Amino acid sequence: MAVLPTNPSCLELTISVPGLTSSPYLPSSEGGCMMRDLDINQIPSGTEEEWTNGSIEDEEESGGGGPPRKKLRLSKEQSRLLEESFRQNHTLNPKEKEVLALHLKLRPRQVEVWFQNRRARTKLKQTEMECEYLKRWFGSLTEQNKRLQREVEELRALKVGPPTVFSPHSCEPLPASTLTMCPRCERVTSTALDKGPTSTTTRLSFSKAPLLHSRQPSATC
DNA sequence: CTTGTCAAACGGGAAT
DNA sequence: ATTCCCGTTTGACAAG
Repeated sequence: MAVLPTNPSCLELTISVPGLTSSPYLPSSEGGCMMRDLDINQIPSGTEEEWTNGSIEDEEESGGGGPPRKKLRLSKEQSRLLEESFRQNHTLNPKEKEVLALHLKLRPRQVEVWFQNRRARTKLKQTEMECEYLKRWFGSLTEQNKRLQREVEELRALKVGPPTVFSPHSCEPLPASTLTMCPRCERVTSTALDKGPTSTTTRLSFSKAPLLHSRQPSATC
């Protein structure tokens, strides 16, 4: 998981744009709260953004019943700089947003949206990777499960005769005729009158054997 | 031309 | 009140 920097407010953006001095300037709108009211499709003056559809004049003429939004394609340089600052910090405070927007000749809202979408892409990528990892894990667990099932079958096949079971109380072998298999938990159960004061659970006399316990009246465990 | 993919942008709700 | 996140819409573009 990517760990985001904990204090984005400390971030000092050090982006150098050819033709621009790096940034002691900051416009007075420090709150940065008017940006929400800006028309995101309004072109800032002197912009060199690449608008792929129509022109500014087209947009202005089409006003009235909700003009169709026009879509900006960011230039390679803009994308590169945005990526660069994203690498430094996945979130921007209003000041950084303002500075970056000025550098890129975009509106702060556009920078904000770009970062939101970029975070979403990152998260999606991570989710996909986690999904792949879980798939592989599931596959290996399935394999392991199959192997264990086969092992159980092999061990069951080894049980050619009834096992020798010892009473936990008398330590004497129990008669094989008194043993049955519990259908629910698949454990060997004794029907002998091996009444002890406590549990009658003991070990069978072969390895990897199920637990023995006295049969309950309900024949379940 | 149709279809699929990518990314910008939108709108609403949650968090602070 | 503002910002962020999330789901969705929309436009551009490429491939078939």
